[in-house]
Amino acid sequence: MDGGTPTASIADVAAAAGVSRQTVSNVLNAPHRVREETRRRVEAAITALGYQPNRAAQALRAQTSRVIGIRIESIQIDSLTTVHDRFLHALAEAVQAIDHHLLVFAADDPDDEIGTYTRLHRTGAVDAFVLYGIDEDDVRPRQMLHLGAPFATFGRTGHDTDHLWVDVDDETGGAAVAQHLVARGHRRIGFVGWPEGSSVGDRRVAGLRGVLDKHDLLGECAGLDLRGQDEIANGVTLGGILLDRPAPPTAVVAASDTLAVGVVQAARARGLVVGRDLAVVGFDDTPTAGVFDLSSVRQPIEAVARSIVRALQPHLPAGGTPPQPETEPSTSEVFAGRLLAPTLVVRASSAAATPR
Amino acid sequence: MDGGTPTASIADVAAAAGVSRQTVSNVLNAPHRVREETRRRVEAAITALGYQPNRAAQALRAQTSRVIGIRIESIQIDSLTTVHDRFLHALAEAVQAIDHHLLVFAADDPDDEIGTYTRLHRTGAVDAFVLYGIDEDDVRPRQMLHLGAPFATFGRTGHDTDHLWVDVDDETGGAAVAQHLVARGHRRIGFVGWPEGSSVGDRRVAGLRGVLDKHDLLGECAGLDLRGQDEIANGVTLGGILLDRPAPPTAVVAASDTLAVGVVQAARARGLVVGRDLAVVGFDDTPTAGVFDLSSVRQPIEAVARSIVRALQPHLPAGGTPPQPETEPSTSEVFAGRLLAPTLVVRASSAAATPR
DNA sequence: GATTTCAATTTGATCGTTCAAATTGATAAC
DNA sequence: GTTATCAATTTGAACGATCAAATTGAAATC
Repeated sequence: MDGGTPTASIADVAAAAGVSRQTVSNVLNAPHRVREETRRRVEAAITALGYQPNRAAQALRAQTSRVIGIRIESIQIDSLTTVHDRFLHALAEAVQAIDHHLLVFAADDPDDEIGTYTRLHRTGAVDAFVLYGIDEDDVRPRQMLHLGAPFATFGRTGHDTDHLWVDVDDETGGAAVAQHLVARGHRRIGFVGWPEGSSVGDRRVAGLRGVLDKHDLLGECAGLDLRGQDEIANGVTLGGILLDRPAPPTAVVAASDTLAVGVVQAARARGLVVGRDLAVVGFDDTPTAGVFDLSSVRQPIEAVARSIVRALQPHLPAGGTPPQPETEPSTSEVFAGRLLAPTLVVRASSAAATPR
Repeated sequence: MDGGTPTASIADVAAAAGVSRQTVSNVLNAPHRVREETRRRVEAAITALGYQPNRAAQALRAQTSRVIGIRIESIQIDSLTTVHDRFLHALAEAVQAIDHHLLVFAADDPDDEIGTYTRLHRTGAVDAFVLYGIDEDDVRPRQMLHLGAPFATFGRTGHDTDHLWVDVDDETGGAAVAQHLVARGHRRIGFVGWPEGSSVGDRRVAGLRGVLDKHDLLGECAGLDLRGQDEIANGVTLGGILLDRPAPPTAVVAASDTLAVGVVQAARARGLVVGRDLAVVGFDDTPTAGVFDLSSVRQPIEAVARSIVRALQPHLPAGGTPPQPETEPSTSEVFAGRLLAPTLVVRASSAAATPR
């Protein structure tokens, strides 16, 4: 099991095709320099030997590992786990599309974190980093700028935005939910969210309230905004409080699917049918949302991953790679940061308002 | 942002310390060959320049990348997401402990999967692989053996076990749950599990039934074994069916926390208090289990990760690394495969049996 | 026919590290 | 005083790829 097929080197291919190393290299990297007939002969030898250029040799010569690094955390907030998973997978795909590899590493000790970035960069193991879970007053972007390694973040801080970042426009997401509910006739719209201070949560409410304000509904919705940690149990409690009000909301927006599921339970416990007596909308479109037939705001995680890689690309040492063909709206503009709009996935839980 | 601190090479250190390249190398790799005073001088230069040996150069020279590869999947079963996450993180840590890196890659097309393994191995990017989610009749271990790259699996097939594998002893887990419940006076113990054919699920029931049989309870528990896909909704439905029986179980074991949560909901909907009127036990000890105060069988994921790395170590090209000091029970025995016992985390949901 | 031109191909050198062999310099042995 | 012994250190070579410069050979120019 240990041995395996001895890997062919460029010299083996050259010998097999009766040419020199450099000609083989040219066939792969500058085919126009090689005569048609020679090219075919070399290509045949490459196929026959199953030759693949050695990554370490390329890295040493080109002074670039073609590796992107990302730190993974040990414990995530329950509802974010699925976002994290999708992101990691999407990032792996995006990175592979430009012939790079994705290296993950653990660095739980906060002191260790920046040290690990430094080490990975200094040893040439990693060309650039992706950071996620950036919040309002995160110090890491600044530290990274000081380190000098190229990096991009999923999420942005409140202040310094002089680095590459991509984020989901949570405000737009919140607004979309509000518009959807208002269009369906809801006027008393409640909110069950996270405690203030989480930038993501705060933006979601902001978007929501913006639309409510536009429709002059803030008055009617006053006092219908409750907060708690991201746990199902809190959704049950807070949702229950809202529903027990003298004038309960006809729709409840939750900052996460986790909280939304709790609200659904609270409604059921009161004999209400979600999607008929009460509209509930969550965020993140987790698998759970599908199971509960819950309308939810889906993050464009895959697009975020691609966008991050695209932002990073001009800063990678391996500049030679041709910029991948654009599938999404052209962004030839200079890149500082970029917001991607989420999409509201409408399911049965967000029906029209019916008087109770 | 692109430049960064120019990384020092061994030649820079040598020049700074007034010695040759090789002496610097010796200070790091064979200190006994170097005179005390020289060693100190070189070490000072290393610190001053922040020198870190270049990974690509080492890889090229030693013909080993010191990288372990693992494929990540796009969509996981909800309840397994958290196990997957824990495993990835634990693996990253275990791998770092032996001075290796962890490379993740996506390969969703099944044809592509083995091709990707081959490519990563042939290019020298990855020394060895870790595969997980192996089930009964998985063909991948056989394919990997043919590939020739060292690998170890989390999970085992039914047949060929002539490769390195580590698995959780799910049968023991099921048995532990049964023993716990029987000890607390339960006699009618129901089971809500996955459809037959999933090796993990089947082993969990097997362990359970073994203990029930030993206590002559199989008769009393007849017909209390229901199956469905791993969704909360199925837990609700199946749990409901069990609780509506003329002689309902006093305890329900679920194959996952997801199903267990469904059972809890079904119980509550019937006015039963879980932990008093009904005992419920799940599997995997997800964050959800904690929130619901649910007893659950915790997988020793971190131990699995360490064990996998330890199994892999003698097969890694970088054989020079000293075998890490053993924290767990010594396993100097020859390694074919290894089962690790899970632990039952007892919470409020699994109280003693009370007559209804 | 000698010289220029140019495409096709080869040789030399390098990236940073480490193994193997060679060199240096001191002390011990005879 | 020459030689053997040995520790400490240095030089040479190699891992595999690719850039830059050199070489080859044939066709075009005068």
